[in-house]
Amino acid sequence: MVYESRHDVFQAISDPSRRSLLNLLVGKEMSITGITECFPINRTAVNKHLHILSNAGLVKSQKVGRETRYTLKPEPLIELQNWLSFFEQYWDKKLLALKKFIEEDND
Amino acid sequence: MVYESRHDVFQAISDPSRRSLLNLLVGKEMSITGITECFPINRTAVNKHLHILSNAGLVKSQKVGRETRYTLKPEPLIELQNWLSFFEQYWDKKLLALKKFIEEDND
DNA sequence: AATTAATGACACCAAAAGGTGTTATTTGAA
DNA sequence: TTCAAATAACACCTTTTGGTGTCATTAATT
Repeated sequence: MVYESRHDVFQAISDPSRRSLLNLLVGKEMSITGITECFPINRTAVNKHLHILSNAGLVKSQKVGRETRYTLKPEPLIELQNWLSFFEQYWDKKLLALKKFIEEDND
Repeated sequence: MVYESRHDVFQAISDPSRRSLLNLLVGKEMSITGITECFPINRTAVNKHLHILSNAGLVKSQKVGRETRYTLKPEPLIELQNWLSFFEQYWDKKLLALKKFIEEDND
């Protein structure tokens, strides 16, 4: 394999092009050339992004004839959600405090 | 300013050292040297990470005497949560399907 | 069988990332 | 008023990133 690496989900979604790729593949199965037509970068670049997403488990590829079709696999994003949930309480605390303040202000 | 840039939240949290920094600053206010003692990298490197986090709005600095103290500002993570919520339905769909399958299996 | 479409696999490049160490400056303490 | 602590500001280095173009290979098509 060529584009092998240890990309995790955090690194995978850090690039805006890759986030767009994920959005594009929602509910659809698309070939590499099909995907490339939706972006301002060339096929090789798109392919690299797809491999990075694939390494992170965010997309899966399937060969259909001479095409390689990609589909979204959002499950690894759960790790991101778990990471977020730890911090959630902190901004929730603030929002709750704000809410409380507003409510008290209405008395 | 030196470490100026247009780092967004996605890019800011893509680095494991920076994620550790956020965890370290939860509920605490720490000086740069204090923070550096908790990491295997030197002060200059820590400072760069802090500036990147600061540019993303994830930390705030405050000068106290000759120290620069940093605190966590988790609010920008809301953007990440919003981004995630779009994809949430897709893995939820699968989990719900699995749940349904298990429940039907119990009949 | 010959041609074309869709990729895979490279080589190559400029810029950004993540580190290092050094020097200058500001501030608290002795 | 010296001296040491804390950090800002650089210069510098290596690896990774995100992109390009080219050539080879494999599968449809005519």
